[in-house]
Amino acid sequence: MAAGRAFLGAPCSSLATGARRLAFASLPPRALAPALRRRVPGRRVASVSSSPDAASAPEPYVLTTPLYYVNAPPHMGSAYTTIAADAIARFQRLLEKKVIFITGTDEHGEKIATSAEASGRNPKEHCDVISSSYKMLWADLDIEYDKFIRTTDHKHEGVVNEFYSRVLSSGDIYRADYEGLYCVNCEEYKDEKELAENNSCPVHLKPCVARKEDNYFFALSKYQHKLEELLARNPDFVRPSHRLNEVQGWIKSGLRDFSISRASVDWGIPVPNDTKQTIYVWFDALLGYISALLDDGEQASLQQAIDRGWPASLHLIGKDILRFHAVYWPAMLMSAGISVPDAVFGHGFLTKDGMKMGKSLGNTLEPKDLVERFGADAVRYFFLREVEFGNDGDYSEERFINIVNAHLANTIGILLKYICFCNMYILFMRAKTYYAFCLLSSHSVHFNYASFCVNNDIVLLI
RNA sequence: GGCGGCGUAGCUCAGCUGGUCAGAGCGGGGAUCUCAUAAGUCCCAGGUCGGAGGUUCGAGUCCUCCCGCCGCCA
Repeated sequence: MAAGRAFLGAPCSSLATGARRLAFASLPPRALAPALRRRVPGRRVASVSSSPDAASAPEPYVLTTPLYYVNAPPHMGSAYTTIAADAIARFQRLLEKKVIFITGTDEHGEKIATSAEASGRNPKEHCDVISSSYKMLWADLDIEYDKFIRTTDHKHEGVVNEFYSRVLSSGDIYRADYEGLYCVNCEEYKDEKELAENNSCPVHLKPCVARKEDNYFFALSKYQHKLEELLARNPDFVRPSHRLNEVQGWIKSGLRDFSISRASVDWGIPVPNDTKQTIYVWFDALLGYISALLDDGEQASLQQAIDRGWPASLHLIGKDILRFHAVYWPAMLMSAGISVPDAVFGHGFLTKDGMKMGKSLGNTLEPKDLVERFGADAVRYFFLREVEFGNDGDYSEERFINIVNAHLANTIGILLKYICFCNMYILFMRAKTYYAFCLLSSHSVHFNYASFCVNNDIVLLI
Protein backbone atom coordinates (compact mmCIF):
# COMPACT_ATOMS: atom_id res chain seq x y z
CA MET A 1 0.00 0.00 0.00
CA ALA A 2 2.88 2.30 0.73
CA ALA A 3 3.77 2.42 -2.91
CA GLY A 4 0.36 3.83 -3.65
CA ARG A 5 0.45 6.69 -1.23
CA ALA A 6 0.19 9.34 -3.82
CA PHE A 7 -2.77 11.07 -5.23
CA LEU A 8 -3.35 11.55 -8.91
CA GLY A 9 0.16 11.49 -10.14
CA ALA A 10 1.89 13.16 -7.25
CA PRO A 11 4.98 11.17 -6.35
CA CYS A 12 5.21 10.55 -2.63
CA SER A 13 8.63 12.02 -2.38
CA SER A 14 7.56 15.30 -3.87
CA LEU A 15 4.94 15.77 -1.22
CA ALA A 16 6.98 14.58 1.69
CA THR A 17 7.95 17.95 2.94
CA GLY A 18 8.57 18.48 6.61
CA ALA A 19 5.83 17.76 9.09
CA ARG A 20 3.07 18.35 6.62
CA ARG A 21 0.70 15.49 6.05
CA LEU A 22 2.28 13.30 3.43
CA ALA A 23 -0.22 10.75 2.28
CA PHE A 24 -2.39 11.58 -0.60
CA ALA A 25 -4.91 9.16 -2.00
CA SER A 26 -3.77 5.64 -2.63
CA LEU A 27 -5.06 5.50 -6.16
CA PRO A 28 -2.38 6.22 -8.70
CA PRO A 29 -3.50 8.39 -11.58
CA ARG A 30 -3.61 5.72 -14.17
CA ALA A 31 -5.87 3.58 -12.01
CA LEU A 32 -8.49 6.27 -12.22
CA ALA A 33 -7.92 6.89 -15.85
CA PRO A 34 -10.54 4.57 -17.27
CA ALA A 35 -13.25 6.15 -15.19
CA LEU A 36 -12.25 9.77 -15.60
CA ARG A 37 -10.56 10.10 -18.94
CA ARG A 38 -12.93 9.66 -21.75
CA ARG A 39 -10.91 10.96 -24.63
CA VAL A 40 -7.45 11.50 -25.88
CA PRO A 41 -6.41 14.99 -24.80
CA GLY A 42 -6.68 17.54 -27.52
CA ARG A 43 -8.40 15.15 -29.86
CA ARG A 44 -12.00 15.28 -28.97
CA VAL A 45 -14.32 12.85 -30.57
CA ALA A 46 -17.13 14.72 -32.24
CA SER A 47 -20.07 14.84 -29.89
CA VAL A 48 -23.29 13.31 -31.02
CA SER A 49 -26.33 15.07 -29.73
CA SER A 50 -29.30 13.01 -28.74
CA SER A 51 -31.51 15.95 -27.89
CA PRO A 52 -34.89 16.11 -29.62
CA ASP A 53 -34.08 19.22 -31.60
CA ALA A 54 -30.74 17.96 -32.84
CA ALA A 55 -32.18 17.52 -36.27
CA SER A 56 -32.70 21.26 -36.58
CA ALA A 57 -28.94 21.72 -36.13
CA PRO A 58 -28.86 23.95 -33.08
CA GLU A 59 -26.18 26.59 -33.02
CA PRO A 60 -22.93 25.32 -31.59
CA TYR A 61 -21.46 26.69 -28.42
CA VAL A 62 -18.28 28.33 -29.68
CA LEU A 63 -15.82 29.05 -26.92
CA THR A 64 -12.36 30.55 -27.29
CA THR A 65 -9.24 31.14 -25.29
CA PRO A 66 -6.94 33.88 -26.55
CA LEU A 67 -4.56 32.81 -29.27
CA TYR A 68 -1.39 32.80 -27.22
CA TYR A 69 1.52 34.88 -28.35
CA VAL A 70 4.48 32.68 -29.18
CA ASN A 71 7.24 34.96 -27.99
CA ALA A 72 7.68 32.58 -25.06
CA PRO A 73 6.51 29.13 -23.95
CA PRO A 74 3.21 28.89 -22.06
CA HIS A 75 3.06 30.24 -18.54
CA MET A 76 0.59 29.62 -15.75
CA GLY A 77 -1.68 32.44 -16.87
CA SER A 78 -2.21 30.84 -20.26
CA ALA A 79 -2.78 27.51 -18.60
CA TYR A 80 -5.33 29.01 -16.24
CA THR A 81 -7.38 30.54 -19.03
CA THR A 82 -7.33 27.30 -20.94
CA ILE A 83 -8.24 25.17 -17.94
CA ALA A 84 -11.22 27.41 -17.23
CA ALA A 85 -12.30 27.33 -20.85
CA ASP A 86 -12.03 23.57 -20.85
CA ALA A 87 -14.23 23.31 -17.77
CA ILE A 88 -16.87 25.50 -19.39
CA ALA A 89 -16.65 23.46 -22.58
CA ARG A 90 -17.15 20.25 -20.63
CA PHE A 91 -20.18 21.68 -18.90
CA GLN A 92 -21.73 22.70 -22.21
CA ARG A 93 -21.06 19.22 -23.56
CA LEU A 94 -22.85 17.73 -20.57
CA LEU A 95 -25.84 19.76 -21.68
CA GLU A 96 -25.49 17.94 -24.99
CA LYS A 97 -24.59 21.07 -26.87
CA LYS A 98 -22.30 20.86 -29.83
CA VAL A 99 -19.24 22.64 -28.53
CA ILE A 100 -16.46 24.09 -30.61
CA PHE A 101 -13.65 24.90 -28.22
CA ILE A 102 -11.03 27.02 -29.96
CA THR A 103 -7.51 27.76 -28.85
CA GLY A 104 -4.31 28.40 -30.75
CA THR A 105 -1.30 30.60 -31.17
CA ASP A 106 -0.74 34.13 -32.39
CA GLU A 107 2.48 34.04 -34.36
CA HIS A 108 3.08 37.29 -36.19
CA GLY A 109 4.75 40.53 -35.25
CA GLU A 110 8.05 42.20 -34.69
CA LYS A 111 8.47 40.73 -31.25
CA ILE A 112 8.22 37.20 -32.60
CA ALA A 113 10.82 37.94 -35.24
CA THR A 114 13.09 39.32 -32.54
CA SER A 115 12.56 36.31 -30.26
CA ALA A 116 13.27 33.97 -33.16
CA GLU A 117 16.47 35.77 -33.99
CA ALA A 118 17.55 35.65 -30.38
CA SER A 119 17.08 31.90 -30.35
CA GLY A 120 18.93 31.48 -33.63
CA ARG A 121 15.95 30.35 -35.64
CA ASN A 122 13.92 31.79 -38.41
CA PRO A 123 10.46 33.04 -37.39
CA LYS A 124 8.54 30.07 -38.70
CA GLU A 125 10.81 27.55 -37.00
CA HIS A 126 10.51 29.52 -33.79
CA CYS A 127 6.71 29.54 -34.07
CA ASP A 128 6.63 25.81 -34.74
CA VAL A 129 8.62 25.11 -31.60
CA ILE A 130 6.64 27.37 -29.30
CA SER A 131 3.27 26.48 -30.76
CA SER A 132 3.95 22.81 -30.23
CA SER A 133 4.94 23.49 -26.64
CA TYR A 134 1.42 24.85 -26.12
CA LYS A 135 -0.08 21.75 -27.66
CA MET A 136 2.02 19.54 -25.43
CA LEU A 137 0.98 21.41 -22.32
CA TRP A 138 -2.69 21.20 -23.27
CA ALA A 139 -2.28 17.45 -23.70
CA ASP A 140 -0.64 17.22 -20.28
CA LEU A 141 -3.51 19.19 -18.77
CA ASP A 142 -6.20 17.05 -20.44
CA ILE A 143 -7.48 20.02 -22.40
CA GLU A 144 -10.07 18.82 -24.88
CA TYR A 145 -10.03 21.54 -27.48
CA ASP A 146 -11.69 21.10 -30.83
CA LYS A 147 -9.72 23.56 -32.94
CA PHE A 148 -6.17 24.76 -32.69
CA ILE A 149 -5.57 27.71 -34.98
CA ARG A 150 -2.19 29.16 -35.80
CA THR A 151 -2.17 32.60 -37.33
CA THR A 152 0.48 31.36 -39.74
CA ASP A 153 -1.97 28.78 -41.10
CA HIS A 154 -2.78 29.28 -44.75
CA LYS A 155 -6.53 29.32 -44.16
CA HIS A 156 -6.11 32.09 -41.63
CA GLU A 157 -4.31 34.37 -44.01
CA GLY A 158 -7.08 33.95 -46.55
CA VAL A 159 -9.72 34.87 -44.01
CA VAL A 160 -7.74 37.93 -42.91
CA ASN A 161 -7.41 39.14 -46.47
CA GLU A 162 -11.11 38.77 -47.11
CA PHE A 163 -12.04 40.44 -43.85
CA TYR A 164 -9.68 43.34 -44.58
CA SER A 165 -11.33 43.80 -47.95
CA ARG A 166 -14.76 43.92 -46.37
CA VAL A 167 -13.71 46.55 -43.87
CA LEU A 168 -12.02 48.49 -46.63
CA SER A 169 -15.16 48.46 -48.75
CA SER A 170 -17.13 49.71 -45.74
CA GLY A 171 -14.95 52.78 -45.94
CA ASP A 172 -13.43 52.17 -42.51
CA ILE A 173 -9.79 51.94 -43.55
CA TYR A 174 -7.77 55.00 -44.48
CA ARG A 175 -4.13 55.85 -44.87
CA ALA A 176 -2.35 58.38 -42.71
CA ASP A 177 1.03 59.33 -41.41
CA TYR A 178 1.70 58.54 -37.84
CA GLU A 179 4.56 59.74 -35.74
CA GLY A 180 5.09 58.82 -32.15
CA LEU A 181 6.89 56.77 -29.58
CA TYR A 182 6.57 53.09 -30.26
CA CYS A 183 6.88 50.18 -27.83
CA VAL A 184 8.18 47.16 -29.70
CA ASN A 185 6.99 44.82 -26.97
CA CYS A 186 3.43 46.12 -27.07
CA GLU A 187 3.75 46.57 -30.82
CA GLU A 188 1.92 49.84 -30.58
CA TYR A 189 2.38 53.57 -30.26
CA LYS A 190 2.18 55.12 -26.82
CA ASP A 191 0.84 58.45 -25.72
CA GLU A 192 3.53 60.61 -24.22
CA LYS A 193 1.43 61.23 -21.15
CA GLU A 194 1.23 57.51 -20.35
CA LEU A 195 4.96 56.92 -20.55
CA ALA A 196 7.14 56.31 -17.54
CA GLU A 197 10.57 57.88 -17.02
CA ASN A 198 12.89 58.10 -20.03
CA ASN A 199 9.95 57.56 -22.36
CA SER A 200 9.63 54.02 -21.14
CA CYS A 201 6.63 51.84 -21.76
CA PRO A 202 4.61 51.59 -18.53
CA VAL A 203 4.00 47.89 -19.15
CA HIS A 204 7.42 46.70 -20.20
CA LEU A 205 9.50 49.45 -18.61
CA LYS A 206 11.67 49.60 -21.70
CA PRO A 207 12.36 52.78 -23.66
CA CYS A 208 10.02 53.44 -26.55
CA VAL A 209 11.52 54.45 -29.86
CA ALA A 210 10.55 57.36 -32.06
CA ARG A 211 8.94 56.12 -35.21
CA LYS A 212 7.23 57.70 -38.14
CA GLU A 213 5.16 55.58 -40.44
CA ASP A 214 2.67 55.78 -43.20
CA ASN A 215 0.00 53.40 -41.84
CA TYR A 216 -3.46 52.19 -42.53
CA PHE A 217 -5.99 53.06 -39.84
CA PHE A 218 -9.26 51.53 -38.78
CA ALA A 219 -12.03 54.08 -38.16
CA LEU A 220 -12.86 52.89 -34.66
CA SER A 221 -14.30 56.27 -33.74
CA LYS A 222 -17.20 55.69 -36.12
CA TYR A 223 -18.39 52.84 -33.92
CA GLN A 224 -18.59 54.64 -30.61
CA HIS A 225 -22.37 54.88 -30.56
CA LYS A 226 -22.90 51.38 -31.89
CA LEU A 227 -20.67 50.00 -29.17
CA GLU A 228 -22.53 51.98 -26.55
CA GLU A 229 -25.77 50.58 -27.87
CA LEU A 230 -24.37 47.07 -27.83
CA LEU A 231 -23.45 47.32 -24.16
CA ALA A 232 -26.72 48.99 -23.24
CA ARG A 233 -28.70 46.32 -25.04
CA ASN A 234 -26.62 43.46 -23.73
CA PRO A 235 -24.89 44.28 -20.43
CA ASP A 236 -23.75 40.67 -20.22
CA PHE A 237 -21.51 41.25 -23.20
CA VAL A 238 -18.68 42.02 -20.82
CA ARG A 239 -18.24 39.99 -17.68
CA PRO A 240 -17.73 40.16 -14.82
CA SER A 241 -19.88 43.23 -14.40
CA HIS A 242 -17.19 45.44 -12.92
CA ARG A 243 -15.24 45.08 -16.12
CA LEU A 244 -18.30 46.22 -18.02
CA ASN A 245 -17.96 49.51 -16.15
CA GLU A 246 -14.40 49.84 -17.36
CA VAL A 247 -15.32 49.16 -20.95
CA GLN A 248 -18.18 51.62 -20.82
CA GLY A 249 -15.76 54.15 -19.40
CA TRP A 250 -13.33 53.65 -22.26
CA ILE A 251 -16.01 54.07 -24.85
CA LYS A 252 -17.59 57.03 -23.15
CA SER A 253 -14.31 58.88 -22.95
CA GLY A 254 -14.01 58.73 -26.72
CA LEU A 255 -12.52 56.24 -29.13
CA ARG A 256 -9.58 56.96 -31.39
CA ASP A 257 -8.93 55.28 -34.69
CA PHE A 258 -6.07 52.83 -34.46
CA SER A 259 -3.34 51.79 -36.81
CA ILE A 260 -3.85 48.36 -38.31
CA SER A 261 -0.66 48.06 -40.32
CA ARG A 262 3.06 48.27 -39.78
CA ALA A 263 5.56 49.37 -42.40
CA SER A 264 8.56 48.34 -40.34
CA VAL A 265 7.50 44.77 -39.63
CA ASP A 266 8.19 42.00 -42.11
CA TRP A 267 6.91 39.01 -40.15
CA GLY A 268 3.20 39.36 -40.71
CA ILE A 269 0.40 39.07 -43.23
CA PRO A 270 0.93 41.57 -46.04
CA VAL A 271 -1.70 44.27 -46.38
CA PRO A 272 -3.75 43.48 -49.50
CA ASN A 273 -2.65 45.75 -52.33
CA ASP A 274 0.29 47.08 -50.37
CA THR A 275 2.89 44.44 -49.71
CA LYS A 276 5.24 46.96 -48.15
CA GLN A 277 3.14 46.80 -45.02
CA THR A 278 1.97 43.99 -42.81
CA ILE A 279 -1.22 43.79 -40.82
CA TYR A 280 -1.05 44.73 -37.15
CA VAL A 281 -0.91 41.62 -34.99
CA TRP A 282 -4.15 42.25 -33.13
CA PHE A 283 -6.14 42.89 -36.28
CA ASP A 284 -4.68 39.63 -37.54
CA ALA A 285 -4.97 37.52 -34.39
CA LEU A 286 -8.55 38.33 -33.47
CA LEU A 287 -9.64 36.91 -36.79
CA GLY A 288 -8.20 33.59 -35.74
CA TYR A 289 -11.41 33.02 -33.79
CA ILE A 290 -13.24 32.89 -37.10
CA SER A 291 -10.65 31.18 -39.28
CA ALA A 292 -10.34 28.47 -36.64
CA LEU A 293 -13.82 27.32 -37.55
CA LEU A 294 -12.61 26.13 -40.94
CA ASP A 295 -11.42 22.57 -41.22
CA ASP A 296 -7.80 21.91 -42.10
CA GLY A 297 -7.25 22.04 -45.81
CA GLU A 298 -10.60 23.68 -46.38
CA GLN A 299 -10.79 26.64 -48.73
CA ALA A 300 -9.99 29.87 -46.91
CA SER A 301 -13.39 31.48 -47.13
CA LEU A 302 -14.60 34.00 -44.58
CA GLN A 303 -18.24 33.24 -45.21
CA GLN A 304 -17.66 29.52 -44.99
CA ALA A 305 -15.95 29.96 -41.65
CA ILE A 306 -18.84 32.06 -40.38
CA ASP A 307 -21.28 29.41 -41.48
CA ARG A 308 -19.41 26.89 -39.37
CA GLY A 309 -20.73 28.40 -36.16
CA TRP A 310 -19.99 32.08 -35.77
CA PRO A 311 -20.70 34.11 -33.64
CA ALA A 312 -18.74 32.87 -30.67
CA SER A 313 -20.71 32.27 -27.52
CA LEU A 314 -17.85 33.27 -25.28
CA HIS A 315 -14.36 34.70 -25.51
CA LEU A 316 -12.55 33.81 -22.32
CA ILE A 317 -9.57 36.10 -21.82
CA GLY A 318 -7.32 37.67 -19.22
CA LYS A 319 -8.27 41.14 -18.10
CA ASP A 320 -5.21 42.66 -19.77
CA ILE A 321 -6.60 42.18 -23.26
CA LEU A 322 -10.14 43.26 -22.57
CA ARG A 323 -9.89 46.38 -24.70
CA PHE A 324 -9.06 44.42 -27.82
CA HIS A 325 -11.92 41.99 -27.30
CA ALA A 326 -14.63 44.25 -25.97
CA VAL A 327 -13.98 47.39 -28.04
CA TYR A 328 -11.78 46.84 -31.10
CA TRP A 329 -13.10 43.41 -32.00
CA PRO A 330 -16.84 44.09 -32.01
CA ALA A 331 -16.22 47.31 -33.95
CA MET A 332 -14.18 45.43 -36.53
CA LEU A 333 -16.93 42.85 -36.86
CA MET A 334 -19.61 45.50 -37.21
CA SER A 335 -17.62 47.13 -39.96
CA ALA A 336 -17.37 43.82 -41.82
CA GLY A 337 -21.06 43.13 -41.35
CA ILE A 338 -20.44 40.14 -39.13
CA SER A 339 -22.25 39.29 -35.87
CA VAL A 340 -20.48 40.18 -32.66
CA PRO A 341 -19.79 37.47 -30.08
CA ASP A 342 -22.29 36.86 -27.30
CA ALA A 343 -19.93 37.57 -24.41
CA VAL A 344 -16.41 38.35 -23.34
CA PHE A 345 -15.26 37.21 -19.92
CA GLY A 346 -12.11 38.81 -18.51
CA HIS A 347 -10.64 36.79 -15.67
CA GLY A 348 -8.04 38.01 -13.19
CA PHE A 349 -4.34 37.41 -12.74
CA LEU A 350 -2.56 34.81 -10.66
CA THR A 351 -0.08 35.54 -7.93
CA LYS A 352 2.25 33.21 -6.09
CA ASP A 353 2.47 33.41 -2.33
CA GLY A 354 0.81 36.79 -2.58
CA MET A 355 3.44 38.13 -4.96
CA LYS A 356 3.12 39.08 -8.58
CA MET A 357 4.88 36.51 -10.72
CA GLY A 358 7.65 37.49 -13.07
CA LYS A 359 10.87 36.34 -14.58
CA SER A 360 12.72 39.24 -13.04
CA LEU A 361 11.43 38.20 -9.63
CA GLY A 362 12.37 34.61 -10.36
CA ASN A 363 9.14 33.31 -8.90
CA THR A 364 7.27 32.09 -11.93
CA LEU A 365 5.05 29.08 -11.63
CA GLU A 366 5.66 26.63 -14.44
CA PRO A 367 2.51 24.76 -15.40
CA LYS A 368 4.55 21.92 -16.83
CA ASP A 369 6.38 21.40 -13.55
CA LEU A 370 3.16 21.57 -11.61
CA VAL A 371 1.55 18.89 -13.75
CA GLU A 372 4.60 16.68 -13.47
CA ARG A 373 4.59 16.94 -9.70
CA PHE A 374 0.91 16.77 -8.93
CA GLY A 375 -0.94 15.57 -12.01
CA ALA A 376 -3.37 17.33 -14.28
CA ASP A 377 -6.48 16.78 -12.18
CA ALA A 378 -4.95 18.36 -9.13
CA VAL A 379 -3.73 21.38 -11.07
CA ARG A 380 -7.01 21.84 -12.86
CA TYR A 381 -8.97 21.45 -9.67
CA PHE A 382 -6.95 23.84 -7.60
CA PHE A 383 -7.08 26.79 -9.97
CA LEU A 384 -10.73 26.31 -10.80
CA ARG A 385 -11.81 25.87 -7.22
CA GLU A 386 -9.57 28.26 -5.38
CA VAL A 387 -9.55 31.25 -7.68
CA GLU A 388 -12.71 33.31 -7.50
CA PHE A 389 -13.50 33.33 -11.18
CA GLY A 390 -13.07 36.82 -12.53
CA ASN A 391 -10.89 38.01 -9.68
CA ASP A 392 -7.18 37.70 -9.11
CA GLY A 393 -6.17 34.52 -7.32
CA ASP A 394 -3.20 33.24 -5.39
CA TYR A 395 -1.21 30.02 -5.52
CA SER A 396 0.71 28.69 -2.59
CA GLU A 397 2.02 25.19 -2.35
CA GLU A 398 0.64 24.69 1.13
CA ARG A 399 -2.83 25.72 0.06
CA PHE A 400 -2.57 23.63 -3.06
CA ILE A 401 -1.76 20.50 -1.11
CA ASN A 402 -4.41 21.18 1.51
CA ILE A 403 -7.15 21.65 -1.02
CA VAL A 404 -6.18 18.73 -3.18
CA ASN A 405 -5.93 16.44 -0.17
CA ALA A 406 -9.17 17.55 1.41
CA HIS A 407 -11.35 17.66 -1.67
CA LEU A 408 -9.90 15.30 -4.22
CA ALA A 409 -8.09 12.71 -2.16
CA ASN A 410 -10.18 12.51 0.99
CA THR A 411 -13.59 13.05 -0.50
CA ILE A 412 -13.75 12.24 -4.17
CA GLY A 413 -10.75 9.93 -4.28
CA ILE A 414 -12.03 7.67 -1.55
CA LEU A 415 -15.50 7.58 -3.00
CA LEU A 416 -14.17 6.60 -6.41
CA LYS A 417 -11.95 3.98 -4.89
CA TYR A 418 -14.90 2.25 -3.30
CA ILE A 419 -16.95 2.52 -6.40
CA CYS A 420 -14.11 1.05 -8.44
CA PHE A 421 -13.58 -1.77 -5.96
CA CYS A 422 -17.31 -2.24 -5.49
CA ASN A 423 -17.10 -2.00 -1.75
CA MET A 424 -20.82 -2.31 -1.26
CA TYR A 425 -20.65 -2.14 2.48
CA ILE A 426 -19.15 1.31 2.51
CA LEU A 427 -21.24 2.53 -0.37
CA PHE A 428 -24.39 1.29 1.33
CA MET A 429 -23.48 2.97 4.58
CA ARG A 430 -22.95 6.24 2.79
CA ALA A 431 -25.65 5.92 0.14
CA LYS A 432 -28.00 8.51 1.52
CA THR A 433 -25.31 11.11 1.80
CA TYR A 434 -24.01 10.56 -1.70
CA TYR A 435 -27.49 10.61 -3.15
CA ALA A 436 -28.31 13.90 -1.50
CA PHE A 437 -24.98 15.27 -2.66
CA CYS A 438 -25.72 14.38 -6.26
CA LEU A 439 -29.21 15.83 -6.18
CA LEU A 440 -28.10 19.13 -4.72
CA SER A 441 -25.06 19.32 -6.95
CA SER A 442 -26.85 18.91 -10.20
CA HIS A 443 -28.98 21.97 -9.54
CA SER A 444 -26.14 23.94 -8.16
CA VAL A 445 -23.72 23.17 -10.94
CA HIS A 446 -26.21 24.16 -13.56
CA PHE A 447 -26.80 27.51 -11.97
CA ASN A 448 -23.15 28.24 -11.33
CA TYR A 449 -21.87 27.31 -14.74
CA ALA A 450 -24.60 29.11 -16.56
CA SER A 451 -23.41 32.25 -14.78
CA PHE A 452 -19.71 31.45 -15.15
CA CYS A 453 -19.19 30.86 -11.45
CA VAL A 454 -16.85 28.04 -12.28
CA ASN A 455 -15.15 27.96 -8.93
CA ASN A 456 -18.33 26.61 -7.37
CA ASP A 457 -19.09 22.92 -7.79
CA ILE A 458 -16.10 22.42 -10.01
CA VAL A 459 -15.43 19.02 -8.57
CA LEU A 460 -18.27 17.56 -10.57
CA LEU A 461 -16.73 18.54 -13.85
CA ILE A 462 -13.14 17.49 -13.55
C1' G B 1 -7.01 64.20 -9.80
C1' G B 2 -11.66 61.82 -12.35
C1' C B 3 -14.81 57.43 -12.53
C1' G B 4 -15.82 52.65 -10.36
C1' G B 5 -15.27 48.76 -6.82
C1' C B 6 -13.99 46.52 -2.23
C1' G B 7 -13.26 46.17 3.38
C1' U B 8 -17.95 39.81 6.86
C1' A B 9 -14.42 34.08 11.29
C1' G B 10 -6.67 32.66 10.92
C1' C B 11 -7.06 32.29 5.04
C1' U B 12 -10.37 32.51 0.43
C1' C B 13 -15.05 34.13 0.02
C1' A B 14 -21.28 33.55 0.14
C1' G B 15 -24.88 36.74 2.09
C1' C B 16 -30.79 38.88 -3.94
C1' U B 17 -35.20 43.72 -3.53
C1' G B 18 -33.65 45.52 5.05
C1' G B 19 -36.74 41.26 9.51
C1' U B 20 -33.70 32.94 11.79
C1' C B 21 -27.96 36.50 7.75
C1' A B 22 -24.20 36.12 11.35
C1' G B 23 -22.67 31.54 6.94
C1' A B 24 -19.46 27.93 3.53
C1' G B 25 -14.78 25.73 2.22
C1' C B 26 -9.78 25.26 3.97
C1' G B 27 -6.78 25.55 8.36
C1' G B 28 -7.12 24.86 13.83
C1' G B 29 -9.25 22.29 18.49
C1' G B 30 -12.07 18.10 20.61
C1' A B 31 -14.81 13.38 20.43
C1' U B 32 -15.73 8.90 17.92
C1' C B 33 -16.35 4.43 14.30
C1' U B 34 -12.52 0.75 12.83
C1' C B 35 -14.61 -3.69 6.02
C1' A B 36 -11.68 3.71 4.24
C1' U B 37 -5.81 7.02 2.30
C1' A B 38 -1.99 10.59 8.59
C1' A B 39 -8.97 8.60 5.63
C1' G B 40 -14.46 8.50 7.41
C1' U B 41 -18.31 10.47 11.02
C1' C B 42 -19.84 14.11 14.82
C1' C B 43 -19.06 18.64 17.70
C1' C B 44 -16.40 23.37 18.50
C1' A B 45 -15.11 29.89 15.64
C1' G B 46 -18.67 33.84 20.40
C1' G B 47 -16.13 37.31 14.31
C1' U B 48 -18.32 45.14 17.62
C1' C B 49 -20.11 42.14 9.55
C1' G B 50 -13.49 48.72 8.48
C1' G B 51 -15.12 53.28 11.78
C1' A B 52 -18.84 57.12 13.07
C1' G B 53 -23.50 59.14 12.41
C1' G B 54 -28.54 58.76 10.08
C1' U B 55 -33.34 56.55 8.00
C1' U B 56 -36.49 52.51 10.10
C1' C B 57 -40.41 49.01 14.69
C1' G B 58 -35.88 46.57 12.79
C1' A B 59 -29.49 47.32 8.82
C1' G B 60 -23.39 43.43 6.80
C1' U B 61 -28.13 44.58 3.73
C1' C B 62 -30.37 51.71 2.43
C1' C B 63 -28.20 57.23 3.08
C1' U B 64 -24.00 60.63 4.65
C1' C B 65 -19.12 61.29 6.26
C1' C B 66 -14.26 59.26 7.63
C1' C B 67 -10.20 55.49 7.36
C1' G B 68 -7.81 51.63 4.51
C1' C B 69 -7.17 48.72 -0.03
C1' C B 70 -7.84 47.89 -5.31
C1' G B 71 -9.15 48.64 -10.60
C1' C B 72 -9.65 51.79 -14.95
C1' C B 73 -8.37 56.60 -17.13
C1' A B 74 -5.93 53.52 -24.26
